[in-house]
Amino acid sequence: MPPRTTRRPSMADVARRVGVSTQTISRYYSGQGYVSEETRVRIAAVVDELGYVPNRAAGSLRARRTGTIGVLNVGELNWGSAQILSGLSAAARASGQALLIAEVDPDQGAEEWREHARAAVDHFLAAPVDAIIVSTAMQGSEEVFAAARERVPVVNLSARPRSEDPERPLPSSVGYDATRHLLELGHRRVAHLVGPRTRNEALDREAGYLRAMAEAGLEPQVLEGATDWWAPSGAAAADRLDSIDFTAVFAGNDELALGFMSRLEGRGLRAPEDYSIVGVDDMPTAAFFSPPLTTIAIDFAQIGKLALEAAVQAIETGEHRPLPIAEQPLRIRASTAPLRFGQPVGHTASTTS
Amino acid sequence: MPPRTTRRPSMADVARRVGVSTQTISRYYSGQGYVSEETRVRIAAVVDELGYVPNRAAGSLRARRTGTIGVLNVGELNWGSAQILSGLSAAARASGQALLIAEVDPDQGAEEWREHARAAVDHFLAAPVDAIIVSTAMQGSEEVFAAARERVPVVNLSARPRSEDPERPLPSSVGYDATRHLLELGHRRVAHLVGPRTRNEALDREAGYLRAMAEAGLEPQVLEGATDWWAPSGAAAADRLDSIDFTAVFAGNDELALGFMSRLEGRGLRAPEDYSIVGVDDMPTAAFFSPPLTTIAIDFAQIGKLALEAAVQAIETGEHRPLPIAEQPLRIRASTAPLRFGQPVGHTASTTS
DNA sequence: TAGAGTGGTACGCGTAAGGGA
DNA sequence: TTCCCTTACGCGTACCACTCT
Repeated sequence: MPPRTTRRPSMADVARRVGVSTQTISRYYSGQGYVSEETRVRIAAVVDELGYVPNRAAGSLRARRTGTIGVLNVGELNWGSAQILSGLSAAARASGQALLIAEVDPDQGAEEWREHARAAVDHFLAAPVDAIIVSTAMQGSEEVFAAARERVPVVNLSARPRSEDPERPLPSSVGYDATRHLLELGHRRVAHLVGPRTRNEALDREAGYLRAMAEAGLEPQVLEGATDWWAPSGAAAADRLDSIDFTAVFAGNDELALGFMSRLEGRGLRAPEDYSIVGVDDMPTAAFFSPPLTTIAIDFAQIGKLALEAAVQAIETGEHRPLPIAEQPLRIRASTAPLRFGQPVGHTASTTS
Repeated sequence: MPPRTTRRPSMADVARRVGVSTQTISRYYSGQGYVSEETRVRIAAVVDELGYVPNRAAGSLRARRTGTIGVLNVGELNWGSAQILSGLSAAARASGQALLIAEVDPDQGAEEWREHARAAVDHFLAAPVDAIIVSTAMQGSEEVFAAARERVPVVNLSARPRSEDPERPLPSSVGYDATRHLLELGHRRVAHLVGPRTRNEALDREAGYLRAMAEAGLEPQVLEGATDWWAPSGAAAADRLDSIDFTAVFAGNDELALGFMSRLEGRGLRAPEDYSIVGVDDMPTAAFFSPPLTTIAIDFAQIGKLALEAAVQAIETGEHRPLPIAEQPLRIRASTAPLRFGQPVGHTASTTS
């Protein structure tokens, strides 16, 4: 049984009541062409009276544009991706676009996630949307989005900007900067708690770390074990350590750093007395950890804004320009301190194993 | 200059190529009516060959349904609302719905936010959507959504379930349970760090706290100052304390608890030795705070799932049934401990003022 | 002749309804 | 009952023609 019986008012209803043709109403909304001031006022009154709202679905049939952009979030909505979404939606509102969203979980088998991603993209194309924004660099993602790219512009937030010089692949200097900070504090045994290697961001940060260590002539020490970006992964990585052979750690993000710190505290080790640690993201809680976490702030909202503008640009001109990279300032807090002689971390074998 | 020239294949293109009418293709997709197995196979082949995807905008014109639901998020995307969104989108995928989202910031003046909310709703109605899901209980929100309600079902996530008995208004027992936990540990001077009073959730939790205190014959102590749900608000509330006259705190959510704990630590007070503290949400980081935070877990993903199902239900039958309330288990961690005699918190006047 | 202001018609892409074999 | 077709829409927009200053 259809719950709604009263038909929604159409443009024809408005036109009839005002005493003009639908064309005039259409021009009133589009801004293209002439409508006299007097007619505008009368239209506005009738629109208000009837509660008329133009039907975008109908309009998009004839016009080529739907005013809708699909956003595919790959992975759980953590602090960063939620912020990106906020940035996207603020920018979308500013430019009058609607946002269609879908989420897919990448951690459930390569074939599974590809299937879901394909379905989500088809959902977008069915809407239809004018462009698609995705945040992923999973294996095989290009294949998934290649088909969509023939229909609409696809903006990838995680696309690694390919530099011409393979030796210096990273305009994003997050990993490098974080490691440099620790080195400048005098630390020499600096480990890196690497994020999930399925994500480009994790690979970039690792590369930055390795570059900084190589430049300093130091042996890198990569701590494995994170399968996602969440705190339990950081805790698990800490649990895998038999001995602790570093005085400083650069963690792939704040969550990992938190989980890691928490487990080391269980072993009696606290930052910054016993070791220093840096995160990435500057999530709002990071400043209130115990100790407050030194981290690299990433302006996710700005990333979202830039991505949406790039999408609109691509829709309007067909031109794909690479996403600019925002500033990524280091926020120094209490979790990092200069290396002290006799710092207890060194070969403190834990009793865990 | 239009960037795309090649027209997207239409249902007519598929029909022509298969050698049937568009009706047959339509039936192939809708499942209504008969299409022979042989024809199905041929259609599938052509669909695959052309990369055809049905245009939902076109279909929704004649059919009354668009298969799209608008989701209006009020406030920043914190852990909880992001999880709700995840739950919504998972359920939406399961039922074949698309999700259109918008965000509005409620903390920018009543008139401002109402204006933005109205615009967002109009955006949804323009799409058009089959239903709208909102998460708000801001003052004046009913007025904003009343107009939309005449067009489509509106599901409000934060609508306070009105009990018949005004004496026991809260099926949601979060505030009550959290306070009871502290009382059962022997605490008598239990304070409540209240969340932003513009949100129903904050009011509900405060009411639960007040009820538990009244039942125990104890004087309530409400700590004001939180203007949002984030950690800095909790820190600000702690900074406003001249003297500390409690041995336990029930914080409106985990973020507030974290900010509060952080500032008290700055004054030399740590949980659970010096005071106990409970949060709400069980965000994934809460288990890794120092100390790990006792909190009430809220299944946000489940809330999202239920809301989407309620929306679909309302679309199909016009029936609005209230949202069921999920389990809200207490997760006991290290931030709460039994009241000890001589617990140092009592009249420890701080030197801040 | 140019520009303001408006209307007529065809069309975009599917679905509902109903008929025919 | 199975299978398919024809016709009439749904609601705006593109395109063009028209009038009047």
